[in-house]
Amino acid sequence: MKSYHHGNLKQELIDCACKLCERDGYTKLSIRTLAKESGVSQTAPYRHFETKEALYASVAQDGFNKLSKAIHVNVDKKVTKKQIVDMAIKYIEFGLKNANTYDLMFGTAVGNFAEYPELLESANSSYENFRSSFSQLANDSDEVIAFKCITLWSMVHGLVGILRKAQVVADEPMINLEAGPMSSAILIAGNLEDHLDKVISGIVEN
Amino acid sequence: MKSYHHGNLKQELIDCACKLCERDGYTKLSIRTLAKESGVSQTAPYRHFETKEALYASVAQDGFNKLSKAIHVNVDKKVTKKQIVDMAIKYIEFGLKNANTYDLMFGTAVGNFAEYPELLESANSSYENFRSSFSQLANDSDEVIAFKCITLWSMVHGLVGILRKAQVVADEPMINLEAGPMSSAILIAGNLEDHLDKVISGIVEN
DNA sequence: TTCTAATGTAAGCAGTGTAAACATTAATGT
DNA sequence: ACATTAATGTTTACACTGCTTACATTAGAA
Repeated sequence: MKSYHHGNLKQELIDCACKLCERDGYTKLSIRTLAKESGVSQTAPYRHFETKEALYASVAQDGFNKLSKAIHVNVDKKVTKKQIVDMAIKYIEFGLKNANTYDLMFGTAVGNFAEYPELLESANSSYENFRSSFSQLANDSDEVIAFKCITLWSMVHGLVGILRKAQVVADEPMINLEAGPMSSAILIAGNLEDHLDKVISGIVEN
Repeated sequence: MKSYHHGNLKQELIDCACKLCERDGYTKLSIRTLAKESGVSQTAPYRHFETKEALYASVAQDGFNKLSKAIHVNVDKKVTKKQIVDMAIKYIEFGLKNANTYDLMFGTAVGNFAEYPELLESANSSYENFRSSFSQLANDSDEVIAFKCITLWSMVHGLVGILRKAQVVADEPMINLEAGPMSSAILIAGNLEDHLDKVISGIVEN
């Protein structure tokens, strides 16, 4: 016996949307199927999300929260360079393992984060995690640290994009990748560690 | 007096699609409006593009060709580091000035480049331009060069993504940006040059 | 000149985002 | 305890989409 009111529809919609977006890509997601999945009429979701973009924003926000967790590092003691390298690797793994969600977070699906304050906060918080850890390594002004940090973050962010395409773009992949995204992430990580170490050293020391 | 056959429909569709994609983003593009724009029935485009994705592939290909031109460098003499830095800056400017097209090229709109051989070739050719110029700077094995090159390309690719979001993500933008994407590109370029120089040095010399 | 392949059209299907009007219920103020 | 209101659900409908199928026209090869 189910009641007229669902009780927890919003969260269920988000959870379901997260799964479907990651499985099929956000372009394949339709509000109607989402509603059907939750056993609710096709316009019910509009009581919780004004537009489809707003739903995307929630999924993206969830993605940033998961990213924050994935790259989290204990800050009891002073952060070591190895920890930063680990962070970078974790970041890249996250991007490759959750490719579709990652797209939602950094693509154009959500045009303007400022329209979704909660998303904005989660996104900034992810970056802030990265920045505050990184800042313990370098001995610079906040400005310089911000710039170095962006350089580093850009690199790992870019690596995610390039490595993903690399599996697809080239006949002979540019890096020796295995078939699936997960296995390749592991394979890459093995090679990446040295390189990230070098590049991070370069960024920190300059 | 217009004839039954258009004569040059395919190219006109591509040109028009390029404009509309860049202006409104590829998600806003519909085959029907595209057909209307070319004064042709709504199903005519399907004689030239099996699916919408195939049309996207053509737009993306055009994007890669334009990118190749944008970052092109004269190779009469040995390439200098400054030229590589310039390349990186040109790349970033391209990504910021043509944000929507860039999305089409590196996002998920075209799932598998291998299904569109011409796109694949243009994409690989863009990368190859980058790689062959870069390779003249370092004195390494092909393998090492490939890896360094990916590191550098990833960084500029990542910078494009991050800088674009930076305009949108932060209340206080992470970098001091002006309003429009073009002006910010110029502003960033001024600051970026030094940093790219350092980072590129770091990559080359390690 | 005839035949065929390329290229166009018309009509229609199944699916989409979302708006508007209405139904039910939970929460709230007296 | 009860009336009122706000939140949350449903029904119906509109304009639009990608794409299929069946048919029309025409350019170019045999």
